[in-house]
Parts: sequence; structure tokens; C-alpha cells
Amino acid sequence: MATLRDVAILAGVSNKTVSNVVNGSAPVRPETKARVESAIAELGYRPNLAARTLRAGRTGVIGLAVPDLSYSYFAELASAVLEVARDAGYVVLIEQTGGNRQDEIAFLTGPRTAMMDGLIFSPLGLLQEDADAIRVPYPLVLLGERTFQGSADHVLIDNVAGARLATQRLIASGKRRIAAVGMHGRDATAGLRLQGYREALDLAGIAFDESLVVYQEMWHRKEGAQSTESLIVNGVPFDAIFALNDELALGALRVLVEHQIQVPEQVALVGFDNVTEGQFASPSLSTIDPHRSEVVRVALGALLERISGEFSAKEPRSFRVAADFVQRESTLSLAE
Amino acid sequence: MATLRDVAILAGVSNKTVSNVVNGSAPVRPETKARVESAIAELGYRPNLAARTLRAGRTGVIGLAVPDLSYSYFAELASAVLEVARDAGYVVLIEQTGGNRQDEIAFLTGPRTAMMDGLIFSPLGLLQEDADAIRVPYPLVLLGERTFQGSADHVLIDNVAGARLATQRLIASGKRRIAAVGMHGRDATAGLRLQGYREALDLAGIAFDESLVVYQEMWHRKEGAQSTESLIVNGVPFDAIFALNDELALGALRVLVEHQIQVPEQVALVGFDNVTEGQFASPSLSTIDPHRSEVVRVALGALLERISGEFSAKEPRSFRVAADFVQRESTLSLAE
DNA sequence: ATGAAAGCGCTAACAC
DNA sequence: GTGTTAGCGCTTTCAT
Repeated sequence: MATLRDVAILAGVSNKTVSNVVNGSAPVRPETKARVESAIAELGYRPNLAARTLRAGRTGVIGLAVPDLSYSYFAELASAVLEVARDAGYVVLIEQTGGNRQDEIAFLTGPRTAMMDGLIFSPLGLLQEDADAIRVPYPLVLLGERTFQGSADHVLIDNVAGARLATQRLIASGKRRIAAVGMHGRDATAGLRLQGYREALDLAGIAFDESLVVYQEMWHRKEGAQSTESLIVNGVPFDAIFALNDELALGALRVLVEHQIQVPEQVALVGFDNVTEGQFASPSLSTIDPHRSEVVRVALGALLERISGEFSAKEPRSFRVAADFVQRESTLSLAE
Repeated sequence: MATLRDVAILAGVSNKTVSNVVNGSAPVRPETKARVESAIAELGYRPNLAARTLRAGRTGVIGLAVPDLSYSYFAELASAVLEVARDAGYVVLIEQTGGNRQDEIAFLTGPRTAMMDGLIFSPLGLLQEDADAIRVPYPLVLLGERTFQGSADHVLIDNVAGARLATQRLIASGKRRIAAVGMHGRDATAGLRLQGYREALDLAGIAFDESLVVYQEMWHRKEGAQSTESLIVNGVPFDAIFALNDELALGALRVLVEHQIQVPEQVALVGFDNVTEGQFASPSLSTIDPHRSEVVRVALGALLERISGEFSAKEPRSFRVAADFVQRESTLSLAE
């Protein structure tokens, strides 16, 4: 591999001049520049990033850590991060944490974060008491709902309001026995979404019925299917389902259709996340749109401000991104 | 940020000793080791990757370039790459090329590949005559069907055989008017899959009917829906659809259901890729499984051999991974 | 506008 | 087992 020095020798100039040509850091006489450029072409010279990084102290790499890229939601999130980061001149290192607490903590301080200028982290297993774990020696932006005390910036997704909205739409369309699918204590998201659900019931004066809450640790299509199956098998009467995410909803839909239950007439259905797939289900899936691209824009903006030092106050910042309802075929449309 | 030198001074030892402790490169007396370790902890020392890389000449980063991560297929592929690469001690930089030729070529030699020890590249727009473009100064493994002359290793997905198989299953179940959805000249994949389709027709003595081929540049659900809509609107009689990928198939399914066409009785449907989503469609989607995880295993294996120099012959290698049929509800099951 | 030289933090070769 | 030292390739003063 040719080095900058090789280019300098071939072009008959010094290191500095080559560097100036490569980086445009200082004006170079046109003829000198031409000589240098042809030497670069001849040798197939490419700047060594490691050396540049060693000098500059930054790598141009940001990290994105998500539980699992094979979930539509995180894949679409990652796609958005890649796009925005590229515009800012960064490359992105993606990491799958598996969503469990141990691995998430280990990752944060492990060697795999070593070359990142900063990290966008969508945690799942991390608990409130892990506030220490996120005190890391690089800029960090958390995605999601958790408000750790005094450490990293985070972008809050409006889980409570979104869930409330979803449930309210079901209620407004005349549904009363609304099942909530996907509750668990594994992470905060589930609890917050259930809270929104309960708030909507309260506001409408509908009693909360524990038998309508289906617990699931995982949020895949499979669990959505199982949950719905169990509601049916157990003979629990219900006229709507609020699935805590879209994948659960799509699994539920599959089972409803199998049982020839009319959606939305007999049972209406709403998910959460607005993954693309929901548009093409039959019937198409009503959902809560958490505005992924806005979340990404805000998160990356905050991260880049931290990296550049443009924003350097110690106190962490919170940004809240609103969520809204997307009406599709799986819920009755409200008369205007 | 503390450096190795700082640690050495605090522990009262030399650089080398600290390095030995950090890397286990040579035995260190337990008490010395303990002193070094406590100095590391006290200073919060983390090795500087750039410096290490500059010395060692490798970064521990591999790249993965795909057209777009928001396609289920590529997201699931990426997820597999991340997993296997992690086991091999590598981190992964993911890049979205957009699938067009210009950007793909520019990316290959651009600065964004500079820190990669090697690259796994799933091209779309690249043409046969771009063989030069893939002569890059780092190990490269191509995913897909293209056989560029004398340059990079590649892992071939068995498009022709897979498509033939899909079509044969439809024929065996009694279908005769099989539409092929998603043909185009944009990349080789479409042509190869159509070739497999035609081979199956020929073998069964069914005449190829151009009116059953629907052209689409893109392979999203949306185009699958449009294609099916157009077949119906144009009054083309058909009793089966072979969609060139699963997303097209899922879009097609949506329209079939909308029109209350019985699947598979009136129209059977097969896709290609075996994305998870197909299992939960109603009816579930029969498809060709290209064995993604095997593809990834082979590709990464080849790449790592090139990176380590374990395999250094100039001639590029080809690896072929078989594809097979997955029977689900969208095709009639064959009596045994 | 260009050159000389120092040094970013680490590892490896070589001494002791 | 441990210390000394040279240099990986680049950018960046500081001269000229």
C-alpha cells in the first residue's frame, strides 16, 4: 500500500504538500497540484484512516446498538440512521445487543465501542438502577422511554400518549372489551403502553378488566398469534385488540382471520410502530406512528452536537417526539 | 483520556509491561499485574484503537453493503452477518448503496471503505462490464448471482434452480397459467429467476405466454400489488403467481384477498427469499428458501480467509448455495 | 507556497 | 519478566 510519503517522493514534493492537496487544507500551485494528483493516481494511494484518526482524535464512526435487526421496527430505524449519518459524513457501526441487560451493560464499556465517536443506543433490558452503566466515556444518546438520572441525552418516544390514543380510537368506534396484548415487566415500554391503555379506559369510564391483558415476554408475530389464540380458547369475550407493537398485531391478525372473525366489525385491531408491512396486511393495520424519522433526526442531531462539543453541558437533555394515530382497515373509521 | 503511558507511570512500570497485561502477550508477575490493573481501573484507561490499528495494519471492521436495509430480506441478512462477524471478533459497518450502479461503484473505492478490513457486498445495479470497479485494494466477497471475470470471490444464490423449483411445484399442483411478477432488466437476478420459470414451463411442455409476465423495476409489496391489479384489470386469465421475491408476493396476496380470490384454490402463490413475514400472512406464503444463514456463513468464511491471508490465490472463488422450496398455505399441498 | 520535524498511542524487536 | 526504543502514516506547527 502506497503511503503519503511515497506520493511525495514520486511527485518530488514534501509530505505537507501532498497533505494539502488531499485535504485542501492550504492552497497549492496548480502545476504542483497536478503533479501530486497524477502521483496519487499512479500509486493508487488511499489515505490511511488509522493514522489520520490517531492524529485527529476522531474516527468518523458512530455506533447504533439495537436489540435485534431482524425486527422490522429496528431495521427501519437503522435504515433511517444510516441515511442521516451519511449526510453528516459519518459511517455507522451496528450492534445487536439481544436486548438483555447483561449484554447491554457489557457492550457499553466493552472494546466494541472503542472506535465510536458516539453511540445511539436503544436499550431494552437496562433497568433504572443501571444508571451507572450508562456513564460512559463517549457521547451517548438513548432511544426510548427510560429516564435515567443525570447521565445521557435521550429521545423519548411518547408511549403513554400513543397507547392512550390507540385505545381511545377503539373506544370511539364503539368497542368496549379491548384486549391488551404483550404486557410484561421486562422493560419499561410495555408498562408505559399499558398505562396509556388504562388511562383511555378510565377517561371513558370503562372498568379495567385484568382478564383482557395478555402477558408476553417477546413481541414477535408468534406471540401475537399465541395471545389471540389463548383469548379465544379461554372464551374471553373481546371486541378489539390493542397490540403493544405491530408485530404482535400482525400475529394476532393471522389468528383472527384463521378463525374467520371479521376485522374490524367483530374485532378491531390496532398496533404500535407503523412498520411498512402493516400497510399490506389484509385488512391493513391501524397503528400508532412514533415518527421514526423524526426520532432519528433528533437523536443524531443531539449526538453530533455532543461529539463536536457544540453542546457540552453536563446535564443530559430529553427530547420528546409525539406519536399519532394512523387509520387503516383494521379499525372502524369514525364518521366525521 | 488516559494513555498507556499514564498507566505505566502510575503503576511504576514500563509501557511494555502495561501492554503485556492488556494483551496477555507475555507473562507478567501477579503482583505487577495487579498494580497495573488497579492503575487501569483508577484512570479509566481504554486502549486507543486507532493507534493499535496503525501498528497492526488491521482494524477489526468488516463492511456490509446492501441496497436498502428496510427490505426484510436485507435486514435479515444483515442480522445474520452481525451475528457471525461478532463470533469472529469483528464489528460491522453497514452501508446502504441504494442499489444503483453509480453509487455502488463510487462506494467501492470511496473513503467510506477506508477502514474496512474487508467487505461483503450485495450489488444490484452493477453490470457485467463493471468488472474493473470491483478490483479493489481490499478483500471483497460478492453476494448474488453475478460472475464477474477474475476479480472477487462470490457466493452464488441459486436463482435459476430455485425459480424452476417454485414453478414446478405450481405445475405439479395442476396450475397451468402461471404469472411471473417482477421481471426487469435492471439487474441479473430478475432475469435468472425468469429463466428458471421458463425452464420449468418447458420441461412440462407448457407454452411460454408473454402476457403472463409482469414487469416491475422495484420489488416492494407495492409493486406486487400493482402487478396483480393489472393482471386482473387486463382480464389476463391466470391460476397462479410466481413472484420474483417475497415482498412482491405479499403485495400480490393483499390484492388477491381484496378481490376475494381464493388462495390457493383459484390462484396459488409462491415467493422467493423466505422472509419471516411470509409465515404469518393469511394464507401463509410458500416460498423458496435461499438459505440465508448458509450464504452468510460461507461469505464471511471466505472473507476472513482472505483477510488473514490464509487463502491468497489470485483467482476468485465461487461458492454455490442451494435453494429449496418451503410449502405453506399459498400453494396446494401435493398428495404424497 | 512549500519543507522539516515532532508527535498522536500503541506494539514489537531487542536488550537486560 | 521487564525496560528501551523505533516507527506505523498522518497532520501540524514552525521555518523558509
